[in-house]
Amino acid sequence: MGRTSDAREKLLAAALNLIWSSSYGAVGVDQICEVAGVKKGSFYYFFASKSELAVAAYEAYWQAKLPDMEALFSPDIPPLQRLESFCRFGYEAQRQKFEEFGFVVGCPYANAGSELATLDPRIRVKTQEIMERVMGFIESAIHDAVQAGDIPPLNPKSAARQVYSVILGDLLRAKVENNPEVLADLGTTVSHLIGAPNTCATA
Amino acid sequence: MGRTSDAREKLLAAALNLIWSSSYGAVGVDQICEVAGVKKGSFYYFFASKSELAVAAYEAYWQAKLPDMEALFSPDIPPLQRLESFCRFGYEAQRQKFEEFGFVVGCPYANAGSELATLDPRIRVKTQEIMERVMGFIESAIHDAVQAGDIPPLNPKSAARQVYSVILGDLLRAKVENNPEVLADLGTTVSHLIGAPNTCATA
DNA sequence: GTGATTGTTGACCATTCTGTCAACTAACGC
DNA sequence: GCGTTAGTTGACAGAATGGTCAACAATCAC
Repeated sequence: MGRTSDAREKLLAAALNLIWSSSYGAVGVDQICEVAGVKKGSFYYFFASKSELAVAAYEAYWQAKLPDMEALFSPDIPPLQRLESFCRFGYEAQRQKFEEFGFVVGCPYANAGSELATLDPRIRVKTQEIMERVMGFIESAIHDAVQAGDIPPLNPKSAARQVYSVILGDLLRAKVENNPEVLADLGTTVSHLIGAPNTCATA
Repeated sequence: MGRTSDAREKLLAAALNLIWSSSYGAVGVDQICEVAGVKKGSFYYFFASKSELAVAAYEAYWQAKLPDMEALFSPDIPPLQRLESFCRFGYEAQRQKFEEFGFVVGCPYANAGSELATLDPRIRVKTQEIMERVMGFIESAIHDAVQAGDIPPLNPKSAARQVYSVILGDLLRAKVENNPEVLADLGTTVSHLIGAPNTCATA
């Protein structure tokens, strides 16, 4: 077998956190290595390039957060409550990051997509993949809500896209205003959007 | 008086276009100068830093597009039609850029905000300013629509924020999927969101 | 122990980055 | 013409960039 190491995992974690609170372009390989406590030579032993590290880091982060997502969107929870909880979860997460850094950092995948979609095909495709997974969860909740008669019948896929767009947009506005409170009633907005009870188009 | 020059304007235009289709971090001062046909010495005669140039470039671009915005949101046009036209305008713009570059480039302000909100306070505030102006236009249309009885009564400011979020989110999704068609029925989504006739929460 | 495998190290390279500066030049008022 | 103001130029600096490599060290199977 040979020598073992957790350098790879440390690099993935360091890269995700640094890039998330800053940007891909502004974070250097040296900086990632320093935070990870790994020498640059080792970096290029595990990853062929900074870009490849980023792709792996996003995938690893998704895998790490997957249990949370599955808990939030568990079929045991009423569908509309799943969406509400997901929104609240995002809100809380941004508030926490805001406390930590003094900045609303937004969504790591959205940040990457926005910065790199035209520059790095692999990163673009990876963020696309992950966003589709998120929309899949949203879609399942909407589907179940329709099935349960909680909301009027609508196309779950198309509705999920709209819901996700509102979430992404609100996250971006919160980041640009550097104010997590922008996200405070995201859940209500989402409920309106899909026509949840006595909230149809009344802001 | 002394010598005159259009170097400043050329730099503003070159910077905006380069950064828009790429990213702030990935575009160098040398590159901007080359496209503008201006030597670097002149760059730093007009601008103290790359960051300052970016701020000026976004403001200049907004000012240049302001007539379009005023035409789109003219009080002479029925309020709901203003929103519809604005969405269509954005869709067409992205399609055009897609033809030109092979990429959905998204919104220049949103790109800047997403990449730089945590890194460059001045750029963050400038994008915030401009986004507020956009929301002002949207708000006026919604206000007039309510006044005209076209849509149910709602808070125009809060509704405008939601509408803008959907637009930003859709633009980001289009960029990440590199598919301008994501924006094809943005107008319909927006109409739904504000409760326009016979479209309440039916996707 | 031996050998193969896996991972570590730090010096090194070429390039690119933002930003600087002193010398130069064009246009204007007078 | 003369002085002043406004703008241009190209060479330069210092740091940071992503990436390379050959020598070294730890671990395992046998």
